[in-house]
Amino acid sequence: MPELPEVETVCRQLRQKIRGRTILESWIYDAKLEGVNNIRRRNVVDIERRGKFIAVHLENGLSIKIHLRMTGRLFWQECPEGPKSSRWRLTFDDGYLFLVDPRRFATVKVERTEKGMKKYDLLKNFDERYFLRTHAGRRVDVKRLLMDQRAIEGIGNIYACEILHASGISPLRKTVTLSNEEWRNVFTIAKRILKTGIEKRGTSISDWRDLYGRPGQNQHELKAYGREGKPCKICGGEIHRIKQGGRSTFYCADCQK
DNA sequence: AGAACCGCCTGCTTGC
DNA sequence: TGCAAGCAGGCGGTTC
Repeated sequence: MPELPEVETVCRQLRQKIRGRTILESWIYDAKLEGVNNIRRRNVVDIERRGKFIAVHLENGLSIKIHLRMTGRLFWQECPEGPKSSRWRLTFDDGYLFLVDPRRFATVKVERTEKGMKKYDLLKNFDERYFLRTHAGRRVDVKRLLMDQRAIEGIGNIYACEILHASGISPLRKTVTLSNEEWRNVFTIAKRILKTGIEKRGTSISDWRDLYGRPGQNQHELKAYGREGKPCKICGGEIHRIKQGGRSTFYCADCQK
């Protein structure tokens, strides 16, 4: 599923491909996406990642905000015929941008371009002190807090598991039990893991592909997620799978305390 | 107020 | 073999 590294990957590719170009046509295949109007003949000023959102800034002070949710992908191709499960298509003078989404969870909205930047993104201007002041005292499982977009933007299930595994912290710990030092260690490790994810162009364990349909390479870096019953790559213990809030968590009970 | 739960969706896997 | 049930999960809305 697209998380921060996957969204960043596609944003960088989009910036290369459509910045400064004009949207010639917008075509909606899925009625759920109706309301994507007022973008025809508009020039693309820039592309920006905001958490897991892709913001395509237009010249008229509006932005297209895309959220890929679970199975959404953006594809560039020169052929006007979209792949299976195409939901939306933008036409440019040298090709087409498709939103492909089998599960139909992805959302597209046109709204006023946001000014300023939130301080919840670990790879932008993350405000550690604000985080510790606002969220560190909560009584929610630490893994669920890592995935709470109001606290930290961009982390989903896969990277939350990887970050906690590398940090040696049990996903079941309550947020309030972590010391500031432990939190700072989590931030440092999280930044490293997310940056690696971007360098590897994302994690393609199921159906993630980049703008040109190529799989990423970060799945080879995973040490916890999807490794139920296999030995922990840090201590040799066994990776367990549990449910937290309806989502699978993979962790090592021996070295994650 | 904060934490937990539910519904949205479809393709793939599992089980009889 | 074929069909149905089970499962996957981000997020907004609702409930506890």
